[in-house]
Amino acid sequence: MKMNSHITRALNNLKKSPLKVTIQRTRLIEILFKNGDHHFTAEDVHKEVNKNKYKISLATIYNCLNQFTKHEILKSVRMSSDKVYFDTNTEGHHHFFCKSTQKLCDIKYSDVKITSLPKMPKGKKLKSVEVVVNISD
Amino acid sequence: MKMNSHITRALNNLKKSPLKVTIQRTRLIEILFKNGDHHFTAEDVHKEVNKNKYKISLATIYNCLNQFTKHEILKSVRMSSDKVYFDTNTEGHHHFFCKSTQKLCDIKYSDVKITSLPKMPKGKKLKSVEVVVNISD
DNA sequence: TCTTAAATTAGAATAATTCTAATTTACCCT
DNA sequence: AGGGTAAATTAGAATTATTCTAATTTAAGA
Repeated sequence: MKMNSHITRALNNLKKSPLKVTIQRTRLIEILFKNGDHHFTAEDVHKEVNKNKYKISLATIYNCLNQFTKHEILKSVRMSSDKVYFDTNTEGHHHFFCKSTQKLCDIKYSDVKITSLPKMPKGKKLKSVEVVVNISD
Repeated sequence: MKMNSHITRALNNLKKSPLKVTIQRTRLIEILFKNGDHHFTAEDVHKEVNKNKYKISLATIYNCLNQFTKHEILKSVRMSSDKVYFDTNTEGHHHFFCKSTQKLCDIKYSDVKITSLPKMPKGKKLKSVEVVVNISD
């Protein structure tokens, strides 16, 4: 397994965290960080890991990814997923989302001003911009 | 069932759409648009509907909400849900999300400038602001 | 080395949603 | 108005992503 700075940094973060350094965690970090920044689901990781001869169970992958996220070795984004909220307001608008109450609340487009956006990846067209302002009690 | 302008407008949208006007769809619109309670999940609607004596099956509620969304009688937001993408980039950042490929791509914080936000609902603290730029081929 | 809390695991459980296939219904066409 | 047909409804099964359970194993400090 070829080392690189992303891997060593992540392994270091693991050592500094209160998490135990197990072979599963070490191998996961080696795989996840071996080629720069990228995004993946737990299922993606499970497929990738189990191409190799040392298998890691799906439950462990979930546990590790969640622990890594809690200890800031990874970040997680929830998106395009399965829990859907419907909204009788069909105007374009943004949302407050309260983590404590799990409730949504509308923000009018005109209440948010975005004055710069990056250029689109080539060949892609802009569809919409969604702003979620996460709040809590 | 008391009428109001939201209900009549939504019923009108239903009539103008290619969707058939069934009693289930009519009743759903009457319930969804009768008050300012704007966000709900399919399960919320199912509970609300089946307090009454005319039941509507959960499958129909899902079908109708999805059809309504497709025909712009409702809007839907996917959020705080169950499909999680992990990211080896632990810096704060925003995302491109490509609807065609279902792939994520990072946007640096510094590439997005937000110059105004609404004031927080009272008693709530700002946690974070997430911008998703939806794109497609 | 011993101890023990933490980690791993297979498989069951859960939750949100979609699919299936049988039945019923809306509404266009005479 | 009646008939045909594509669309809609339904119960229940299937699917998907994830978490839980409970038994076993392991890391790492005393």
